Amino acid sequence: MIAAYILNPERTRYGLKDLALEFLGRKSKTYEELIGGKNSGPLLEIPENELAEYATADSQNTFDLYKIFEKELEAKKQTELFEKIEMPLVEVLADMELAGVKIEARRLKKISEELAEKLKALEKDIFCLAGEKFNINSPQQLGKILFEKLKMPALRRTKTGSSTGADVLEKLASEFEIAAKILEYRTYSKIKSTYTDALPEMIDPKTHRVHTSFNQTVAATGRLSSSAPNLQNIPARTELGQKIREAFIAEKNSKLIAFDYSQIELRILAHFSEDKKLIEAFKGDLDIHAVTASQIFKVPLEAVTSQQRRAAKTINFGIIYGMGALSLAESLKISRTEAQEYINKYFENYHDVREFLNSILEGAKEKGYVETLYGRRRYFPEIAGPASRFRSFAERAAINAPLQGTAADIIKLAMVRVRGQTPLSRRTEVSVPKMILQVHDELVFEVPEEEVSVVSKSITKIMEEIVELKVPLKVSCGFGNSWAEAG
DNA sequence: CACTAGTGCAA
DNA sequence: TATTGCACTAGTG
Repeated sequence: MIAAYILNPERTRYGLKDLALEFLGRKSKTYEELIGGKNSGPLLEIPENELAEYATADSQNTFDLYKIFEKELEAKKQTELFEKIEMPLVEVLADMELAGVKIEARRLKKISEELAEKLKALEKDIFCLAGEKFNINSPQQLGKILFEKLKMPALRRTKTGSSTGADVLEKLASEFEIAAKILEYRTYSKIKSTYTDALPEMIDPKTHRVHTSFNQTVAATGRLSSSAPNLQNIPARTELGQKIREAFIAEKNSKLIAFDYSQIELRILAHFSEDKKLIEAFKGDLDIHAVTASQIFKVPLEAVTSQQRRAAKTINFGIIYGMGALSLAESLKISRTEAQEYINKYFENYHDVREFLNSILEGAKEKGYVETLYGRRRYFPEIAGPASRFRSFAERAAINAPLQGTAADIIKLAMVRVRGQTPLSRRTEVSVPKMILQVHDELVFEVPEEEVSVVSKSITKIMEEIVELKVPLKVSCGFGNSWAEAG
């Protein structure tokens, strides 16, 4: 499974099982029927006389695949990634899933009740402004009210009608009270349905904790993903979000410690591009967004305003995503011309970044793939094709993949290193800090409170020294009784 | 029940 | 026409 993922991390075009079959040269039916396709239930439901057959087929197929993948991995220089990162990570993830995270259900339920009241009041206001009752959660019904009945201007279309997305409603909010109310309604409704209502339901009655799945073979860039429940998208930015995170707590006499790679993708950009100015900024441990702002706006570092810094921050992130002038203009609420000027100034200053991005695209067109620091590949067959829409999309993803993917490589390696090479049999003899969550550039641990200081130092060191780049890696950490305090 | 569309949360 | 994910609700078949 993991070898198949490394050899072809695209999830959108075809499933891993089909890919495995392709390598195996067997018909889908045989494999699906024997080791379980869509209709495969729990092992116990398989008739006893067939169990041996299933087990044999599964083992045989796995072994056959291994022999094929071994050569394939070697040919594509993926052996180190496979053996040093992804395979050892399997156990780390298993431990994390089994450990789970403690959640204070009562706290979430209380928030839920408060939200229910706010929603009720907002619903009343919205119906009053609309002049009728309807389902606010239905974009279709809402669109009819806003854009047909109330004749508000439709600013964006979807496949099926007029968009009621937050970006549209924000533009209408100052003129139309109902738009502002709906935005507020959506915020609360989202938090209530996805977090305060759903999470308490997911608490395992046996462990009294929530056990997510960390999916290792899903993301095309090499990142992990999390599901059932997704613990990688717990609110963080708003005050209400912090309240949700206050419900993620440590056991009695323990604390949560959160370790966060600071600006890891921009540091990787600095490393790959070897841009002198970017490297200097990170070597000096400067505020990278402020530095970028001072360069773009040609003001001294100390004179950068918060607005300028915010704009520079958007540009810095935009670069990582291959953003164009139009979307920069949109998110900064400035003209396209002005946005283009910012981008031009950015590249005038970070000259080597432009060269690097161009070289990524050249390489992708020539070889058909891009690579991370550890050689993880992502293929872009459409990048040399004629369809400009697909090509542009591929170009942006090709710029992003080495940066996002290298960050994934690095944190995965750090996770393996933290876990150490302890054999399973010695697991209970050795004190290993309990890793409970990974959120792309962040690791969360639960440790006895007397160990907080020691563990903070040792894990920060491991994470910062896991690889030596042309710029230092910086890790910030915090601890507390809840994820809100630690983060 | 399976699936899609729209929407919105995270890094 | 800014990357990568997952989940919720509505709506369709």
